Amino acid sequence: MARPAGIKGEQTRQRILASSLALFARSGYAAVSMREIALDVGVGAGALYNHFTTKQHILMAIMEDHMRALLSAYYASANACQRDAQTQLEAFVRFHISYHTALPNEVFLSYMELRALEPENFKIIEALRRNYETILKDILTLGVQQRQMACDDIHVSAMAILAMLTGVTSWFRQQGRLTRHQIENIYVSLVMRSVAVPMASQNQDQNNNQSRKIMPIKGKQAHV
Amino acid sequence: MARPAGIKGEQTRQRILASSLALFARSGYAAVSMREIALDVGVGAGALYNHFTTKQHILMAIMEDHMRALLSAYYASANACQRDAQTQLEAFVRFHISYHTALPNEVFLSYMELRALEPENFKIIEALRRNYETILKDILTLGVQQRQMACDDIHVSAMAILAMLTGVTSWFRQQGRLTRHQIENIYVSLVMRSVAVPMASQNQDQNNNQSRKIMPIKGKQAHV
Amino acid sequence: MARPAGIKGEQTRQRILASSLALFARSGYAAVSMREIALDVGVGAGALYNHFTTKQHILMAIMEDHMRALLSAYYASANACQRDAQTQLEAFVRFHISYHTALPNEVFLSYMELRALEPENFKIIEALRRNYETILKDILTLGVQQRQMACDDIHVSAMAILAMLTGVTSWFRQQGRLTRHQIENIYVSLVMRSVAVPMASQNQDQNNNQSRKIMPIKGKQAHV
Amino acid sequence: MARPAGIKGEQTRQRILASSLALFARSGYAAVSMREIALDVGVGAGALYNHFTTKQHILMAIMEDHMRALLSAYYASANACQRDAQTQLEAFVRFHISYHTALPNEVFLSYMELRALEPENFKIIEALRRNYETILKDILTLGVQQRQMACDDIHVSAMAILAMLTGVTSWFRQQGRLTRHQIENIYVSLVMRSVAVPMASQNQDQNNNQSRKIMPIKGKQAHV
DNA sequence: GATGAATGAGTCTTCATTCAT
DNA sequence: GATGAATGAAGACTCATTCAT
Repeated sequence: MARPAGIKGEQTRQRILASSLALFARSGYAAVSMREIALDVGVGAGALYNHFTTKQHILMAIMEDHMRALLSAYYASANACQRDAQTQLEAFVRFHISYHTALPNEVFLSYMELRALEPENFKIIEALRRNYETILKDILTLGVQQRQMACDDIHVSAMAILAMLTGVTSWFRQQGRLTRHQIENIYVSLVMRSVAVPMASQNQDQNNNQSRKIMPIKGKQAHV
Repeated sequence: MARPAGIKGEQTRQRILASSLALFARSGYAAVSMREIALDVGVGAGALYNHFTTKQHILMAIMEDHMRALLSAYYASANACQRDAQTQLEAFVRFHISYHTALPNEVFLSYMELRALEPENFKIIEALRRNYETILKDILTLGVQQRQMACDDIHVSAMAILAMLTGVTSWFRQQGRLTRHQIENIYVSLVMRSVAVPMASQNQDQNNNQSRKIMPIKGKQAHV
Repeated sequence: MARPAGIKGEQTRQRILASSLALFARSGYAAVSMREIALDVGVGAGALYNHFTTKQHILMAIMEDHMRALLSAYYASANACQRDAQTQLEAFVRFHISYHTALPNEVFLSYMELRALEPENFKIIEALRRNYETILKDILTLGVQQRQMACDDIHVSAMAILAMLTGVTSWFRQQGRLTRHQIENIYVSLVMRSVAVPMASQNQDQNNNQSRKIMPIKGKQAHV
Repeated sequence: MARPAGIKGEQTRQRILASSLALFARSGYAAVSMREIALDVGVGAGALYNHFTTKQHILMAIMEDHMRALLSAYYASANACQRDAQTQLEAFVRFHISYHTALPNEVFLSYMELRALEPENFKIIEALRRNYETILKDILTLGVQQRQMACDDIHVSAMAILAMLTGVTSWFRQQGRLTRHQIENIYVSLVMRSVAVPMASQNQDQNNNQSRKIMPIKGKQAHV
């Protein structure tokens, strides 16, 4: 009678988050009712308010958890501490694809329902999102400095690459034709080439190891 | 005798579509009420039903109009009848960016609110969407046949490129730092490189004019 | 160009009445919309208001027309001028059944939608209805005076008989098992017997032909 | 510990049924709004939906409850186990009048709003209604077998008698000129006579074929 | 911590009716 | 006499949220 106080509550809280995530991702925040969530959790509608003060609060919890987890995961990944810009970029692409295909609902929601956030909450999530974008921008900046990459516009390129990478979640299916790893390779290839230094400018000093990793094609990544 | 019967009706219909588009794009289909639309149009809520039988019907009209207009516009563009795959691809990128930045709301809505469509309507829009995707896939396929492009997986590449290109609408602002033309150039560069044939395989038969145009390589990225 | 003014209008008016009658009878006054009526008539909704100022007005027109026609038809029927109460009653039964099965919608509506009438209109229709009920009451009164009928309570008996007779419209179908004439016969029989003079009280002055006809049951009417 | 959970809910449910019954009976199902019901119950309109999923559902609950209660009450009444057809018929008439004048709203509603039932619900109520009609038909059939009654057509007679009996609710008022018991007597008399065996044919026996089947009265059906 | 009944504003949609054309 | 677009109130029903139990 005494013990598991708080335990059950936490479990319910997690179930609410899980159900809400799935429902919000499927139908959109505005189109999901508290009753639907409660039904999915297997609880009365009123019970939700023991754990979240507001529907908005549920959304915010999901998004903030996701963004913080994403950043933590990136920094936790060994990849993050590479020196070389190309290595970093490949690692970033692999990390992004892998993380996003593993948690497609969280990702989708965090892109789609920004507009459903109240201004205050929006600011918070936006800041976290910018932190993540900055990671890529920094890689590109470094790559350009290192003359490993060519980039017409760091910001635009970063946005374009992120859109491309994130887009994978909109069609990726766990049981699809391609494995997650194959997809990673394809995207690595697409991205690396998209910021590749045109031949002329890299001629001597780039025929080395990494290039073999990322390049699906031949050995001579002249185009990288 | 010259009675404007039907004129006023058509005007209202167009105003409903315009208001709905803006509101749906800003807040999402589910979050916009018929009253809001009516208010924006400057009409009583009931009057909407003289022109559309259903809220869903408004959404469908917007999406279908957009998809059909998009396809028509592409086929109408001189670009569509190019022979050369690289020329076609560049034309496609420019067309896509230009069209999508010109009509960001339509584009955004047609991506975002697919889930708000009733199954029957979803099928129709999906079919139109696939038509458009096929255009790009055909270009890539041709490019690979012509040995002008390298593509690990046509489908994935097409989806990735489209996601990248369409993503532009999520941050592009008319009055932003870059002109639409500059952005086009950046994306052309990103896309062309992302499917570029690695050096070795093109060195003999591809060192000609076009390659210089499309290829980011060398120093002559005039178009970038 | 000049002539048929008023002709077309009258036709439309009649079509409105006919459609309304059918729809009101099927679904009830409150459940039928002006648009439904207009659709059935084949006219825009607004056009109805050229002929009737109000939905209520349509209902009233139908009911009043019906009640007046009913009374006219009864008085016009030769039957109404019989002297003999039994003959009159039989005639009344036949008239009622025949008229009511011929116009089931009018009858049904005039019973069912009394409550839909605004007070003023209700009074008018009620008065007409009472006129009709009075016909039957007068016959029963005469029959009792003439010692051809036995009636515990004229009013109650009249209401009971009318309910019975009118009830036929609720199940009668033109193509049913029984012809209208057969049904008339059955009801004549039921009604005549229901007000028949019990044997004992008529044996002196009533032992004539008719009495035998109407008399049901011996002396065992303890319960009567 | 003795927590009255569910008590309040059940009370509200009953109040909704009672209010709806009164309002539907007075104005008709289609003419009564959920708001009116809620107002009468003394509750917000939304609260109705905690107890009934639909307006139709309220109507159905009233009707089904009524029909089942009617059947139960009949079978529960001692009258139902009489052997003698005449006794049964009298008992049936008294039961019907008594039950129907006691619950005029339920009865009225169950007759009037059949058309407001959705097809599925209609079937259910119709079946229950037929059960009840069958009771009377069985009595008449037995009466004819026992040569206590004469009936031209069992079905038509049963419908006619039920219409007559039920009609009482349309004019009966608790405080009227006649007591319920007096009315019962009048109707018993009317009904018993309406199916009485004609005198002549019952002392000797019916000396011709048709007369037994269809023709009530002797040979002299001049009036038939 | 959970329930279930309640609220009051809000949902999409339909209503009877009006009126310029 | 008819149309079709409009109105404003009302329709059934759902919403996020509250609170006594």
